[in-house]
Parts: sequence; structure tokens; C-alpha cells
Amino acid sequence: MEVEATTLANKVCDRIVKDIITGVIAQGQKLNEPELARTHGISRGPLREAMSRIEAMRLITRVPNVGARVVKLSYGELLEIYQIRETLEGLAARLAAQTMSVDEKAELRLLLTSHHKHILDTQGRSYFQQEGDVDFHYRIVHGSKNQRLIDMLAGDLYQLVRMYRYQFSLSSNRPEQALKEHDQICSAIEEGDGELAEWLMKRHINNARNNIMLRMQAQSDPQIGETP
Amino acid sequence: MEVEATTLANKVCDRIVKDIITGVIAQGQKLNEPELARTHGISRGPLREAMSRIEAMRLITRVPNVGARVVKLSYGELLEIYQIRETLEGLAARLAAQTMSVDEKAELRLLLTSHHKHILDTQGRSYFQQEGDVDFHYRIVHGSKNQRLIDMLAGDLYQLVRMYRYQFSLSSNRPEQALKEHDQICSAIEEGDGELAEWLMKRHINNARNNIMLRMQAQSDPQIGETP
DNA sequence: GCTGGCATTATTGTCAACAATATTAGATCA
DNA sequence: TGATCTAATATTGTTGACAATAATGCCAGC
Repeated sequence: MEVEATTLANKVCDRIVKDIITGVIAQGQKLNEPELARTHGISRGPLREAMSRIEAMRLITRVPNVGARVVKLSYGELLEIYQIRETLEGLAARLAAQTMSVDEKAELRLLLTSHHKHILDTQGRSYFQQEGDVDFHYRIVHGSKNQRLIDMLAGDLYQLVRMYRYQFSLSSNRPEQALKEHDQICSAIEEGDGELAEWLMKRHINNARNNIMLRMQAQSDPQIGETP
Repeated sequence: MEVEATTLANKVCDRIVKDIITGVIAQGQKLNEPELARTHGISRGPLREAMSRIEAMRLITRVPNVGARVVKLSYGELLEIYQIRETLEGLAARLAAQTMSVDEKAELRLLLTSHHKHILDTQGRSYFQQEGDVDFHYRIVHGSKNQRLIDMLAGDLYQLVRMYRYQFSLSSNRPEQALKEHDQICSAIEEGDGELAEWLMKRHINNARNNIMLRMQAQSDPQIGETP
């Protein structure tokens, strides 16, 4: 695998994105250019380029002559994202069932067995299962072989999902159920049944959404909807 | 409508995007920063910001320390885009049927009648019908009220579609048929039948795709697939 | 005491020069 | 003649300073 050969703007971009996703830079917070530049030890030029990229993935919003702020997560936007993920990942599953090679299918199945073992080992501690979930979806998306679809799902959209998971602590509380659904999807893909894979994936994401919505309402998050 | 209050980078970004879409800057062409900056009468700073934005909408690709090139359109990528449009605009149609106000529905119907009149007037000259098609889809997308969906479809993806239409001269050669399909979709939306609207929209885009693919194969485009 | 306008400050937008990397041209050698 | 290394050139990446715009604080007037 290739290593470096990148630009300052790229590196700082990655670091800032990470800080936003993990909440080091809070929602709605203003980004001060000189300060940020100093923090990361670079000049404002590359920093602004990094910010342009972050703006493009909609993690910050920029107003000319005013500045940039981190986006605010909201219940409604999470709903929007899940609606889109449902259709798009459904498509990905259908394409994956049609185009994945036998090797790829075998690896996908292998991933599931390792998840199964992991759930048995940890008995419900679900943090790693969350990453496993990510992994499973990630592979199917890439299995679609549709580069633009891959970029959309594994790029910007996925960053947002990660941000919600981090900041709202939305790790799955139903790992066994999720794994069962993954298993069904995997089987459909193995059999090359695109229609079924699509339907199962859409239901899977819909279940995840309902689960998350219930829990978000339960904690009736105080940091949402304010205008400081 | 608000007017200016924007930045140099924004304006130049729009101009370059337009040049790329219309083919003034050709596919695969290298973008020379000093030259481009001079052409537009600005410095390299804002130009690079503009290029970052254009890169984000995937009209150019950038390699660190090497430079930026305009993307090359290909048969395969057009297929990818239409696959995505089919699912995403299908979703938009369903949501639109569920959430559009009576006023919005009335305006949509009005748009169709004006298109109908226009087709009768021009007797098949389809260029304006193409823009009309854009208009129709545009309104439905916005009628979905899903901001992220709107950004995805009316933003980057749509620019690409425009680029293909310009450079491959892919205006519709079946305006009457398209109008009929629009009419069906509009009716479904008026009745609030989301499922039907989604199904009709997907079929509509699928038809458009098949039509375009046939014509692209017919002209057996020479500029596709080369690696100069 | 509050509001409106003005001066000050801070922040963003833009520029031109410098540094680092890649590309090209030429020369040397097999 | 062809290939390879090297020097010259061009292009990209980065920096710090300057200009323009917005945010802040102060003062006068009601």
C-alpha cells in the first residue's frame, strides 16, 4: 500500500474532520481561521482549502465574509439521512448480489462468522458490533462496483452517520438481531438474488432507524433545537 | 431574490463549472493554475478555493503536486448516474406525493400544461422540452422537502447530467412520451399516492436511460474510452 | 436607561513572493 | 539509436502581508 505524498491541506482536513465527528469541536461552534491555523501549525492558505473540502462534505457551513460554523445535528436531519441510506444501500445490495465475485462473497460470509463469534465472546457489549456493522455495510457498498454510489455512501454521508453515532452514543443495542439481518442479506447476495437483497437491506436499515429514533426520543436530547 | 454579496472564489467557481459543462474546457484537459487565474483576472488563492469546490462536485480530479484535470465522461459512468437517479428520484417522488402542499401540486400541474402547449407549438423541437424536463424533476425533488436529498440531486449529480446532455447532445427525442409519463407522475402526486409516484418515476427514468443508451451506442462515440 | 450612530477592533478575502515537487530537455554512455 | 542520469524549467504548495467586510464597544442624544 502507498504511504504519504499528500498535502498539508489534506492532512489538516482529516484532522479537523475527526475533531468534528468526535465532538472535540462542538456542534454550532464557530471556526476561527487564525486560531485553527495556529493550532495545526500551518498557514491560513491550506487551512482554507481544507475548510472548503469540509464544507463540501457538509460538516460545516460557510457564510461569505462572516465565517464557518460546525453543523448542528438534528432529529429531522437524521431521519433524512436514513431515508436516503435506505434507498441507496438497498440499491447497493442489489448490485452487489449481481456483481460480487465468489471471493468477495466468501469474505463477506467470513466477516459475519467473526462477528458472530465476537458477540458470543462479549455477550452484548455492542461497541465493536457497531464498527462491525459499519464494516458489513462498507463491503456491500463497495461490492456494488458503482463508483459514484460508493463515493456517496462511503464518503460524505457516512461521515455524518459516524458523527451522530459518536455524539449521541447511538451504538446498537440489538447486536443479535442486527447480525441475523446481516446473515439474511448475505445469503441473498450469495444466491445472487438481487431483489431479495435489496428488500432485506431496506428493511434492515428501516429497523435500525426505528430503533435509533426510539432511543433518541427517550433521552429527549437537550442539545438539539437550541439557538444560542 | 437576493443579489450579490459573494466572494471572488464563488463567482469564478460558477464560471469554470459552466465552462466545463458546456465543453469550453474539454474533457480530460489539464487546468493550469496561473493561466486560469490570469484568464479570470484573479489571484491563485481564490482560484484554488474554487477548484477545491469543483473537485468536491467531481467535475475535476486532483493529484497532489501534479495538478487538476477535467473528468472524462464515459458510457459506464452515465449508467451509474442513472442507476442512482432512478432510486433517489423515485424516493423524491414518493416524499413529494406525501408532503407537497396543494399550491405546489397546482403549480406542478400548471407547468405540465405549459409544456404541453409548447410541444404543440414547436412540433417536436425538443431542446426546450429538455429544459422543461429538468424543471419538472427539479420541482419534484424540491417537493420532497428532504434537504439532503435536494442537495444531492439538484447539486453535484445534476451538474453531471447537464454535462452529458451538452457534450453528447442528448436532448430528448421523445417529448410526447416523456410528457405523458410526467403527467402520470403528476397525477399520482396529486392523489397523494406515494408508492405509485415512486414506481412511475423509476420507470420514467429507466425509460430515459434506455433511450439515451441506444442513441449513444448508435453514434458509437469516438471520444470515449481513450487514454491519450 | 435605552437606542442609534460612529470609531475601533477583529476576522475574512485577496494578493504576490517564496519553497518544494514534478516535468521536460539535453547530454552522456552503452 | 536508445536509454538513463542530470540540469533547467514549469507548476503546484505554502507563507505572510495587505485590503475589505463584519462584529464590537463606546459615546451622544433622547
